[in-house]
Amino acid sequence: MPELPEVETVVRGIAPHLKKRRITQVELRRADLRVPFPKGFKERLEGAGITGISRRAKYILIELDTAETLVIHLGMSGSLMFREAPFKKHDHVIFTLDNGKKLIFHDPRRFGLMDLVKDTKTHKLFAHLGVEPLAEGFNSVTLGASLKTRSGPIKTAIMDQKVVVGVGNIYASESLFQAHISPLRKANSLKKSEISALCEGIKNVLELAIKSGGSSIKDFVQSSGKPGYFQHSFEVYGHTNKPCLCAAKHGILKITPLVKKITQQGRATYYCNNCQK
DNA sequence: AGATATTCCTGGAGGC
DNA sequence: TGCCTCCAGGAATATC
Repeated sequence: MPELPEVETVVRGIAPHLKKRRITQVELRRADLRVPFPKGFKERLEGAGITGISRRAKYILIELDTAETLVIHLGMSGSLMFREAPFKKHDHVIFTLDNGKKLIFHDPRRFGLMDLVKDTKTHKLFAHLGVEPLAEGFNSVTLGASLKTRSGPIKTAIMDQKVVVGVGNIYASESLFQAHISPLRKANSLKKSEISALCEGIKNVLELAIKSGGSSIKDFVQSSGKPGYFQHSFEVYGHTNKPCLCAAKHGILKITPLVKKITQQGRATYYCNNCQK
């Protein structure tokens, strides 16, 4: 479910409520998510003080005073919310804080995961991750270098967390639309100017989405329980067979360009073959 | 090595 | 109403 803007929205939503609190109780309502919980998960967390909350790629990082970091990935359908009992179906983990508040991890599809790690730089989940798209290190030079060796489609490349983190299926289509680049282009065929445009497209789309509290298609909710509203700003995602925005920009055309839906790597891609080349 | 297909899981939507 | 198939914000793994 959540891509970078949604995870960032969750982090911003829960951070003020977690800051300087202590975890007093952890209830695991099943033995695993996508993977088993690490050994001693509950015991290692209970009593730990929270010293920081941040995000790396699509992972939520909760730093503890035990020299460990609680890592949470929301997968496709995960959410974190402060709620009270009664618990619902798919409420898999309940963290109780020293002020009595309960942070509930809810994840119907169970593609999420949790781990406790000593060093998030070298840990297996993080070692291969590429650059953060909203950090200094992401620019047309670094993106160009990663794309140089890739002959697969550009859409697949920007969704690869080794190239740039946080861009998922929605924002890949939206960024390419912004940059006027076809998702079918071979990644290593992009010109310098196109790589720059793609960089800007990715940054703009992600930043705007964060400002909107993320996108809610099916079940994404912020930690407040409210949906995000960036889905109303989608320009191609989900717009199958609707007129592309370029129709208006370029005046009356003989044939109105329509947004196409295709499949790449088993995932839906939306684009306009009139304005994306 | 790099590209592509498959897999994990549940629920909602749409077809018949 | 019910049953069936397909599809969904991710990403590791297997296969070519």
